[in-house]
Amino acid sequence: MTTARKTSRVETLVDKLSLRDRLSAEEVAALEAVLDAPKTVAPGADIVREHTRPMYSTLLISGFSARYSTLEDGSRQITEINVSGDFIDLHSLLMKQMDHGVVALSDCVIAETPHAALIDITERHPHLGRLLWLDTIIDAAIHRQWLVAMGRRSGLGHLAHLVCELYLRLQAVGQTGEMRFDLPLTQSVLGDALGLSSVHVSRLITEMKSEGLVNWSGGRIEILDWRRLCEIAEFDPTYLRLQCEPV
Amino acid sequence: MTTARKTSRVETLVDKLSLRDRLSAEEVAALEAVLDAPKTVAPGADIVREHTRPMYSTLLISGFSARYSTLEDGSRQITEINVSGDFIDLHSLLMKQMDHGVVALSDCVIAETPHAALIDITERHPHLGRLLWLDTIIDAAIHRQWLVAMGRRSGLGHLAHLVCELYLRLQAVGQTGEMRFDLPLTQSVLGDALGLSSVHVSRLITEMKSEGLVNWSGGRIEILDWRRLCEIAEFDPTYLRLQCEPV
DNA sequence: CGTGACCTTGAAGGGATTCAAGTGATGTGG
DNA sequence: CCACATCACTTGAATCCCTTCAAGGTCACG
Repeated sequence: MTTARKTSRVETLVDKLSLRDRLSAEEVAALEAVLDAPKTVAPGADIVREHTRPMYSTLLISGFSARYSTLEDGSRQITEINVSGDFIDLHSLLMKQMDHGVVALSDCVIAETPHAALIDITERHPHLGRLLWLDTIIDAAIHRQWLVAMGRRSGLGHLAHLVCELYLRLQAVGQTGEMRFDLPLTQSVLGDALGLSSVHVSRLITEMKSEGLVNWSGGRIEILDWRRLCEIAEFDPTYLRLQCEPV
Repeated sequence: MTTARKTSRVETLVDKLSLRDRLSAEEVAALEAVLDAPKTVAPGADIVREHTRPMYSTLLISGFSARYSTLEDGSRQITEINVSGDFIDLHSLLMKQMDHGVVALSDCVIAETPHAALIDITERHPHLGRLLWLDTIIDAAIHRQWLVAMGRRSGLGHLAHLVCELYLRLQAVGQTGEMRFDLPLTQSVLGDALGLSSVHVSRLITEMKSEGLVNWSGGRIEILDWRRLCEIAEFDPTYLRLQCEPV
């Protein structure tokens, strides 16, 4: 249901960028041209390690991954969940040194592209360069929403917000069904994303189900009451910039 | 002590960008050319309002401001504190619609620059465009550190991390003394930034002082034990990218 | 000198954590 | 084919960090 056959390595990325501004055939070809051959990564493996200095940026073609930081006591904070079509370490292009790691949360297919080729895109296709820039700006906007959720929302509101966000982001790349989507993440992973313990995530999911907001089992979520879910989350999708407008 | 006389509107910005990569005289001139005349903003006033669609991006020349989001119950979450030399709504250049607001936390001097002029910079000065891109990428890195602090650090560690971050960011633009800096923010504002109540911020500051980590009064902070402060915060400045390297 | 903004301190309460025990599904080797 | 291990999830009980509410103190300023 959720995974259509992809005919090209850049299809999900192009889907997502095209939601925001028209891409020319030339620009699509330029993107396609800089990508290396796809690789697969097993769940739990690092796609990009913390503190390294990659010479490539990596596109997530399918699967789920997460940016994370590890603390001295061994605890982990996930700072973003990545879905198909996300450029997962575009930051390293200009940051040079990774300030965080990226781990595969499911079976992932990725494709790398050398930094030099991306610099070349900003020189020869400034408009495409701005779309890549926009992609990193939206990452920052997602971070800000997570900060608001973590700092000021209730536990239930926080989890509801994450569900709303993932539904729309997956929808943008054609990975959702009718008010349902696959989310193959453990409650421990969700806890690391929400800044909560896995025990408490379990209780919150139980609460969401008993409130009739969702069905949620076996890594599959069905949203039963989108309106009330958005209310509880105070969800406003502006930050995902899902409108088409020239940049 | 902390505020040197600035000879040009872009001096703090150029200071900061130059820490990361060499700027040509031509690039500095291009930046200078796109800025409108400076304005002043009083503390508490919005510099950019939530949900608007600015046609300009704004440079903070001096003072402190904050990105924030407001919730339905009236509570507020600050997602970043801006200092001199920060481009405070570069995001709107490509996001179009503001997903957050920016408020002046002290007397501020700002200068606006039309979006069209910034687009022009990305076309005609791609290298300078990448430096502006890097600036927004560093914002995202700061957001991630705040997420880690909020989700997984202790209250004291979180506050200590903020103090470390602000010290280095202010140092980068020449706004610090010898292990001391001005931070004219109320404890209520700090609470909104840390996701805590002002009451608890008061207790944390008391604790930091009684531990001999800082002197902190009258909006002025003196760091007494930088090493231990960094330990408590698990502070690693990589994310601020304070090294010079071609982009 | 009165007023308001900010900070401090105390006491009570709540949301989330930790620890622990137990369930269920899956997989594996004897 | 079943005994056993593993992993994810659930549930309960005790605890803790932080919040809320409230009162009092300090300081700047009209």
